[in-house]
Amino acid sequence: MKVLPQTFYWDKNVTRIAKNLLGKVLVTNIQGKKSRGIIVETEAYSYKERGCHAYNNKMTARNQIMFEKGGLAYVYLCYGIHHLFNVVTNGSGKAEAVLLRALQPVEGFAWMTHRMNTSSIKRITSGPGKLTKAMGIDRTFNGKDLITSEVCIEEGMKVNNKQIVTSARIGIDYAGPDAKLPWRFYLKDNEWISKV
DNA sequence: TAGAGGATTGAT
DNA sequence: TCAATCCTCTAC
Repeated sequence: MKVLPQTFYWDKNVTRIAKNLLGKVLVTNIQGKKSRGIIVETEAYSYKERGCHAYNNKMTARNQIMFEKGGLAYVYLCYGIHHLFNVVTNGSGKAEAVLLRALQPVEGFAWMTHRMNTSSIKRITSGPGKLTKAMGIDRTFNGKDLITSEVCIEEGMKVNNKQIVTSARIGIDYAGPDAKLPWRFYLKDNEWISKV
């Protein structure tokens, strides 16, 4: 399977990338343990709106990766417990990213169930905090590039617009009116998307 | 330097 | 409905 080129992430329209990522395949290869999952749910974030860590171009120690050129991983800890995995997009200085919220596992079931401490593969990657754990992603992945490192994204299945459902993003009520932006995208009728 | 809160999850 | 749990940011 072909790895997406860095130019894929340089699109200036972050919501278009969020949609384009649906059907693509997230791959981790950690100490020889290969895991792969089709991306079935994403959310877009931009410095232009309040839901984003880098709102108003505010750079901090945590979010500085978002200001880099597209094609890097932005991983951070949420609620002190969960690692969330984002893909940095756009050019340098334009802080935008796509959060991966759910995967459909296709390879590495044994590693995933082991990491999740369960025997069932069901709903094992249906949520942003769960998919990082199942794939073995943690904060040490912050800033890694998505072309040559242990984590990358490959071309996957074709998705047409009719299969894509759009909705408001989850868990950012504090963002005021921006919380209502239709920037969450997922595959219609897919059983692997996160619980709402 | 202390205090508040968060792009979540799973158990109660 | 709520606790877990700790890093990050803000205010003092």
